[in-house]
Amino acid sequence: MAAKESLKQKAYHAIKEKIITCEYAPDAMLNEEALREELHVSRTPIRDALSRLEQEGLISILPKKGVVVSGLSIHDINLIFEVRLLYEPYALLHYGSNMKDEVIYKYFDAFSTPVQNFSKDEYFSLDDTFHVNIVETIQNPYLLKTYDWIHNQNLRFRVMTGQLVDYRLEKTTEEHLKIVTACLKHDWELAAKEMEAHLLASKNATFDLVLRNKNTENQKEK
Amino acid sequence: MAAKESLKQKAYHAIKEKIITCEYAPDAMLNEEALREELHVSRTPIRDALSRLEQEGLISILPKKGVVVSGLSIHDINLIFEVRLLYEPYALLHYGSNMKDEVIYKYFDAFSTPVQNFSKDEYFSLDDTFHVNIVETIQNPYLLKTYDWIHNQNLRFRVMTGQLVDYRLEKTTEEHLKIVTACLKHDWELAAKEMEAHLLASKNATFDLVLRNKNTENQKEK
DNA sequence: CCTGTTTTTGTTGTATACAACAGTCTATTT
DNA sequence: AAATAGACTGTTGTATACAACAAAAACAGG
Repeated sequence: MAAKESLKQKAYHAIKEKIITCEYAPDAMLNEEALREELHVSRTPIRDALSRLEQEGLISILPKKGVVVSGLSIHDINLIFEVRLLYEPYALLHYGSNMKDEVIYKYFDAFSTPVQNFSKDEYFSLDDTFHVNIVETIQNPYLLKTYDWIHNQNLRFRVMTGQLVDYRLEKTTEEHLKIVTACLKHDWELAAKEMEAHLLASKNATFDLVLRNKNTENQKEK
Repeated sequence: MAAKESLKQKAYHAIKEKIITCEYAPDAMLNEEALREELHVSRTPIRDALSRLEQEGLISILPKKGVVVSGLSIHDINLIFEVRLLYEPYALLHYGSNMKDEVIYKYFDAFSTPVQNFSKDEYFSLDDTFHVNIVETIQNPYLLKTYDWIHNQNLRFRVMTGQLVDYRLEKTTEEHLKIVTACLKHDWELAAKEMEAHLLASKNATFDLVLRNKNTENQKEK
């Protein structure tokens, strides 16, 4: 499968992966030459990949200066959650009925299990696929593309902050369970409402985490 | 200003313009060589531009085969208006208060004038900037980027169909006036509701136009 | 020591040559 | 005449050389 990928696709996925995992940290400078050596391809596929990543907002290309990985600021949290708050309740309200009951049951079971039964990675990916599954019911490629971008940005925030702490796992599970329960009843208005509440709580928690993170960074500098 | 544009930006804007005006028609095949000669630049800026246009959904690049301008189907109308129906009422509801009263007055005056006083181009651009102004109050770059895409697609539909007919101009003006009146009262809920009604009507009209267009095409073939 | 200028270095922008591949057409064989 | 193999054509993918520019560094003059 990966063998049939063109070099520009390989370069795109490789660089994107490293940005999302923060191996290339926010505000870090990249340059084509270094990437070229790292990936063992010529500049052309690298440039294709960078141009695409710039479109997606993960990097900025500064002509004649270099490439910089997009920073993550408090303001970005607002932007990300504005999109999520707009899309995710909308998906439940209008397309919730497209979800298969078996899928809903799967999540009901998962969120009924004590969080201790999951490794941190498992729990993150469970959380992730839950929200993605809901949004993907929309099927509109324009909306899904936007969601994919902010999803990537959200992952970067997680790597930067949440990786460390197992903060709010119980609360998150409770809120997810409320959403799933509403879905089981096919009460999509309630599900959308619960989703909104969950996202608002999650947004505040992200704010807290980022601020706390900033503080510890400042302490390190002293 | 245009002098400082890089060649890849010039190529991007030039090709995009020609796609939107349907000089490069939907489903038409392009190729880098022809574009290269037409714009008098080398393949590199062309490729940059094409890659970006592909991201925006205006073209598809088929490896080793060619470049095809994205088609416009009935289904695309649904996709476009789904985004508009989600964003435009949202903008009024949450950010209407960001609009300056003088701007609202400007549109009030414009939509109070008989449509006969405008040329068709003037009226189209008035309609356009009205909706764009409303959506731009959102300020969220993720949402604005998505809107820009569907806006371009919408323009293509207009060129294909509406260019010919002055259909629904009075109705459109009436509906716009209702929206603007609600804005003047700072009743954003009402404004959002009127916008929703306007978009639904506009969507149906677009369907009609496209279907009518299809029929006349079929007649021509006979 | 400071300041203004020149040179150098590093970066992306652009042009172009070649490779790889898909599809078509032709010639050859049966 | 039909079928098949093979060359041919046209397309994008990839590599690389050179140009243009901006910023930093070195240097000379005061």
